[in-house]
Amino acid sequence: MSIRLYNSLTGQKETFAPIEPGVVRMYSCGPTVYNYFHIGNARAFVVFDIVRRYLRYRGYSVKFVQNFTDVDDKLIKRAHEQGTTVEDVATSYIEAYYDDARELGIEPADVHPRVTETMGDIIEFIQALVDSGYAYVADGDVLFDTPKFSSYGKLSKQSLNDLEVGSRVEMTERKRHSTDFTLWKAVKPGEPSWNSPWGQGRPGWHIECSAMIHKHLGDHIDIHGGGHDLLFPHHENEIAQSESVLGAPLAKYFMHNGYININNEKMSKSLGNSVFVRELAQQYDPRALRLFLLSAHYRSPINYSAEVMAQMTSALRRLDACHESLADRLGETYLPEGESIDLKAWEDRFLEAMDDDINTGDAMGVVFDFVRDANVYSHQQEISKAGLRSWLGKLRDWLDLFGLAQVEQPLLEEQVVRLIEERTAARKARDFARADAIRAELSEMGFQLEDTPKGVRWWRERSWRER
RNA sequence: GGCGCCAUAGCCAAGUGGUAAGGCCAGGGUCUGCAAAACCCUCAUUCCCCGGUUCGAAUCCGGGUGGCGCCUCCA
Repeated sequence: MSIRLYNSLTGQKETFAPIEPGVVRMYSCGPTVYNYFHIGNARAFVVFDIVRRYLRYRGYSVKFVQNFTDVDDKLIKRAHEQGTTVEDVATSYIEAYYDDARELGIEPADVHPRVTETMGDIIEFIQALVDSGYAYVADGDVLFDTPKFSSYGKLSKQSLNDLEVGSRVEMTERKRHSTDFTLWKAVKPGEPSWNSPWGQGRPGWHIECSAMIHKHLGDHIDIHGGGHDLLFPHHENEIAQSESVLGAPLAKYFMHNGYININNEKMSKSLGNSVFVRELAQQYDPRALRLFLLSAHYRSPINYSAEVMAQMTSALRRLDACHESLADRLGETYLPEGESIDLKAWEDRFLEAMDDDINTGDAMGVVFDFVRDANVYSHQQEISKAGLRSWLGKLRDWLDLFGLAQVEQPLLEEQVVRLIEERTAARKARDFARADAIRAELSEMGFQLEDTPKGVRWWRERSWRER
């Protein structure tokens, strides 16, 4: 069995074969750190986090790089608004990125380069483009000369002419061609700038990715990812920059995740309907968002709504409950050691789903089928420790892969512990009115209780991390 | 104008030629002090519409209809 991935470059699913056997080099476009990230950003991060985890799960050694764009117009604007520096804005939102990403189970990349740390490489890259005649200098700006790159448009499958006709970009006097794009921007008053052979200025948006990939991953990488909206012009321009000067194809596979809508509307600043991961974690377990993002295929557009989040919260609880039941029974003292159970057929089904272009929706179907059988097993009388370990181990493997494993719960507040104890005592005394009143009170506080033969079990719907 | 995507139950969603996975919700049952959880049963003769190909189509082809994305900063 081998992994098949949909390649935006060819518009087809292709058998995945990395350039160097066993090793995968991948890059995905990270956030511009001028704000907290919203659930649309989260989708891209989660999708490529899963791609990376799955490749590792399948035995590849993966080097993954994701950038932080820490200088650009939006950051400059933000810094002015807040009366602070671009650097401070960037630093604080990078910190926020790591916090929110951790909540969502997104692992840090192997390298998270910042534009400001890559300036020398960016300037060298631009210089190479100028030297080889693919870029031209105009009044302190440096622009990429798109017609010079003969395969321009190969990713978006647009001809230069089509792009020209449909272009809504105003032709500026500096541009020779409307599709030409900026590699280096001459400084304007009040903006951060760096010294370069073309004067003070800062890099254009696209060049950072080309330079970072070249610096951290080499001339030809395996997978390049990002949101579908980055396909054009961003990735198209990266291809032009990198391939014109380096020769080698930038990436063997381009992967693009679909968009996310909010209540069937596009999420946008003008509609004011952006949902930030930070806010959402107040209301739901962040893993419910992750589950939502994995419930559909990564290329499909998905719609966020309170209803769907409620569904995901229930589904997540089902996964957790299964895990808890298995773990609880494993803790029983008098179970026989027994023999392990062969679950290869389950693993095969799971791999088959995931191998098919990371079909997480299909794979979740397998997981829930598995959960049903695991529940049946864990509720039987005649079970063994080894058997429980088999089911539990497999479930853990999958939940870890999906980044949905339950995070360790911090100790309960004293007040909650007391209430739970009080309720247990009331139940023992058969004062059920009192017991039910306490249960309702705890429910108000966000704690759901379940009475099991082995005592009370509780869980929370919301994230309990202090913010 | 160019390039591209989507349409499966109340909601979400997998399924690209062999007779509709899974989750949520809902109803019935077992269990429970009651709940919850768990399990069992029920819940699309049908996949936007119309043609066509085929022994056979949700799946392929043609034509509609409806929705969406990119071509401008954007995940």
